[in-house]
Amino acid sequence: MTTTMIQEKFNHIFDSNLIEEIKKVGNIRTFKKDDIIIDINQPLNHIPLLLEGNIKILREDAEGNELLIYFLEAGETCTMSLTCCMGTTKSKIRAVAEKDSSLVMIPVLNMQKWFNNNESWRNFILESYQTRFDEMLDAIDSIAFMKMDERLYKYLINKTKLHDSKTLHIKHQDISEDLHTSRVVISRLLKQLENEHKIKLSRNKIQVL
Amino acid sequence: MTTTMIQEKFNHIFDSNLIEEIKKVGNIRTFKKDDIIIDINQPLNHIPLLLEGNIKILREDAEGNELLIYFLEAGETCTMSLTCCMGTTKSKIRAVAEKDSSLVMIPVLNMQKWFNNNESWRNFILESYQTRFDEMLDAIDSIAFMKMDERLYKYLINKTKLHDSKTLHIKHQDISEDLHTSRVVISRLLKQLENEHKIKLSRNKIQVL
DNA sequence: TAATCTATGTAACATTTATTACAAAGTCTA
DNA sequence: TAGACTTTGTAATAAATGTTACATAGATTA
Repeated sequence: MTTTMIQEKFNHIFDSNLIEEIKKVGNIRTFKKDDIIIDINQPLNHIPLLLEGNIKILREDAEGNELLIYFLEAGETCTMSLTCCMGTTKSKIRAVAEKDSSLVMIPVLNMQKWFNNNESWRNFILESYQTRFDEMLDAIDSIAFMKMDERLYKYLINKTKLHDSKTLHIKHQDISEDLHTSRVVISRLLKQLENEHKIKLSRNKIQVL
Repeated sequence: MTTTMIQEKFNHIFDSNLIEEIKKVGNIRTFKKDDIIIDINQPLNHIPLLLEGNIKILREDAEGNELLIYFLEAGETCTMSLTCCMGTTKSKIRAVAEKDSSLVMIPVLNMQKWFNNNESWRNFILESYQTRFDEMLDAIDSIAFMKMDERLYKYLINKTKLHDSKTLHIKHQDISEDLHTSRVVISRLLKQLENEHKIKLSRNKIQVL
């Protein structure tokens, strides 16, 4: 079951030799929703490839304030951990399972070898960087140019896509942490969105209309 | 003079064969302070390597609001243009000469070839991504977690390092554009910093104490 | 079902940042 | 040097966001 999933998710990305190598050295790990997959300052010696689920990537400052940067979907990798592994430094971000998720963990040594001798791996790395860069720019746009009400609505729309459902099971407190603001502000703006008939609120639930 | 500069800036980064190739295919271009080197939506088919000077990388939204993301220094490249070139898409950022600067422009085809057959180039690309990622995170931290007075002071300190001088020749209006706020806000906060004896203000000039 | 806990609603107020308007100081040029 | 222009200072006010405090509604458990 596990190796077939590697085949299925990555056969259009990696060549067949590489798929076999991944099956051989990759260590499959599963995480429950809200599990911390990678934490800040944690040394990294494996690259995670996401097989199933979603992962949210967060930044945290010295005072413990959080900010959501972007989400990872199946078939993607965390470029943050790439840079960390290459530089043998520690993680600068936190990765949390947004849903139950499964990952293949690739030891750094293999990843370095493949980077030098496998073109499909090199292209994957390059494309990952490209996607992540775009997402970082998007995150910067949001916090720099958008007001909180717009950010909130964008966040909700993004969540509906990610979970493939118009009904979100989420608390105002959680949203406020992702967007780095206070619960009161989020409750206020959500009520405003409800008055504009864009959403419908109930306890632990938001329906996007 | 031009090729010796390539040698000088890059001989500790690239192997000697690659240096020769860069000298052969690289096109040296010079820019005056405030020249636009790369503009938003401009298609890119060359990778710039910075020989001399400094470049500031800006993001701009649909309404024309700008935001400084980071600076490039000699020996660095703009990873934004890497991702653009690889994806044959258009530039998502603007690059402006912070000082008079000179660059070697590498045609995309060469860059792609080297990526597959030259390890020193591959490592350079990877390290560039790593540095840029860190700078993007730093930019996100600033706008998400810091208040404008802190961002302003950090900006000034950063400029003194970049220009290797405690005396900055800059207008309040320019600062406000880099930080995406208004001139009035910057004047107010600068005056506050002066009252705290952290800086000294005069027309077109700020001394960092 | 009563007591308790969790999540949300909302008012009142503080702070930060944005906007408008205008004065004054410094620089440049006819 | 007078007038024009650019840059900076600052007041008054508006808008957005943050904070504190408390009420109420819904869920859970003894």
